[in-house]
Amino acid sequence: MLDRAEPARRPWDEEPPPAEPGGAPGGQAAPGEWPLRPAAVELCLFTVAPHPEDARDALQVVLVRRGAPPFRGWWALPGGLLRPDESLSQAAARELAAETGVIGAHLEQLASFGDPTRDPRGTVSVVYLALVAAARVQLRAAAPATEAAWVPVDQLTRVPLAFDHAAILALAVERLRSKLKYSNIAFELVPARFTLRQLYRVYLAILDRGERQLPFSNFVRTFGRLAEGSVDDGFGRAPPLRVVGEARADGPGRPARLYEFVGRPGDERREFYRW
Amino acid sequence: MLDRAEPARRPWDEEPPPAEPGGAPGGQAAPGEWPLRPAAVELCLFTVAPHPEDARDALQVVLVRRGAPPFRGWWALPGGLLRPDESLSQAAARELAAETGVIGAHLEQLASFGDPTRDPRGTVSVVYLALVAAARVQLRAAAPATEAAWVPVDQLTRVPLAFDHAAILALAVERLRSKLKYSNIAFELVPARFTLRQLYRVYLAILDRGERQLPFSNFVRTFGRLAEGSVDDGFGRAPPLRVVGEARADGPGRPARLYEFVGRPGDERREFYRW
DNA sequence: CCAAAAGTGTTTTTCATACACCCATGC
DNA sequence: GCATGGGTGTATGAAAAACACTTTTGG
Repeated sequence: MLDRAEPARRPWDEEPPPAEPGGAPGGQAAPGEWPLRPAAVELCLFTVAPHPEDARDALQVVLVRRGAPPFRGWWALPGGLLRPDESLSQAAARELAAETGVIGAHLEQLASFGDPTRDPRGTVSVVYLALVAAARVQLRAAAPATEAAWVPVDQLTRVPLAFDHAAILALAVERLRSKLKYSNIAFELVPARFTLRQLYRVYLAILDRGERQLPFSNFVRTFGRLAEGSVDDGFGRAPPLRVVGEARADGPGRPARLYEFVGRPGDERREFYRW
Repeated sequence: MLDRAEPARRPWDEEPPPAEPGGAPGGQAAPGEWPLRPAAVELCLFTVAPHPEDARDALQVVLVRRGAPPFRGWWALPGGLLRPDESLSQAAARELAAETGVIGAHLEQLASFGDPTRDPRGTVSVVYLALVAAARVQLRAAAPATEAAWVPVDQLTRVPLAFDHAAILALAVERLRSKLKYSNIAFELVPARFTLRQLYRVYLAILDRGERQLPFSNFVRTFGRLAEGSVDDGFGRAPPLRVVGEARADGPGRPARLYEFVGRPGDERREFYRW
């Protein structure tokens, strides 16, 4: 079996299978032999906002305090058990709204965690990476009963986290950093209309770099080019950025152009930046 | 709550939480209100091997025939329910060995699927991407009771698949293609000692390209460079490839060098190839 | 005028691509 | 010899990086 030398078995030349099972009988959940491992979702919700202690911007994540055992009173990622009638992304959005009040954040699946020692109840957690612009967070006034807080990722080592959430967060931060290189993910962390300086700050905060390592002038050129090209270039794609006006100057210095992201969030950029 | 203007709440300045719950009481699995959604693992095991009809190599995937409802008699991805005492990757390795006899394949998590309509039992599937060199498959003689077959991915549209497995496979193929660009994943699909021509064939098969679109001579230069550099360059990493000899000529033409991959499979390449 | 922020010009370097060409083997 | 497959040399063009410099605002 599976020996490549055996007489060829060709599923693609067979006749179609017997019948379509819709809600066919006989398929119950219970395996009988072992207890089931329940599925849950958890969220790593990030934003980039002024650091509470430093002067610069910082990547921050939402933590909630657990109100029930295990790990009662500990800080943890928001999340909860998956319900019978919802998809994973629906559950993620529901838990995010319920525990933090944030609605409409960008959501994408990060990974799943199912080590049997991670949770005494044997839970398998599907973890979502969520991103929201800092400006949008203030608007949410719908406060649930949960205690929630933003924590800069450089302070995470000082906060004991429940379950394996410290490891999950480490992976989330790593993924976020690497996706900056080849995806449009950063546009989820700035307001709908933004200056290139704002976008630049997001890159600096997430990559934890100084202005020296990533000169602003080159950054502007690179991202400014994303607004060039015709709206329909016939073969490729339309430019993902559009100039929509000028920001008013709120201090000294020349006012910046305002941009709008008009590409699809899931799209990967063909370009690859080494930073 | 979560308003950034509220009086600062600083989890990282708090005293540590009360006590560590090891196997603390009170944490049982039952939520009481809804039935649990069980967790399972499924596998997309790929190899690159001669196409059964064409002359060229082809990317192929393992399918198994389901012996129980739902979808009894249909072709499906190998997989099964997660057991209480195992991690996700252990379950993936166990199911792979049980259903296909393949041991020691490269395993990495692909994504999880939990749409409530995907399975009448409400299963949430954590799907693994698995890769194995074709030369290693023949060696497995431990044949289980399951019926299994290799199917070239270009024939998948002709095979009706159980559940949402067609969508899962589409994602897996897309991920495999995109990871070729920036990861060391292709080395999992060639023998331990390989020629650059063998590696080249893997790239052509997965990307579904001809020799024109990706000239062999440039491929050789690019990957040959991966074997250059000192073993310890002090700051960066050691070269991920090493020349280990010459292949004997089994036909006309100059014999090729044999290479060995000595990097870590999970490592991402700093280089980014556009093909 | 000066400082600060936004953005451009210009050069250098790096690197992917293309393709001509040479090398080593079997027949 | 000639065909076949393995590899290198070299030119070209597109950007990424480095950095000087101009533009536009507030004080």
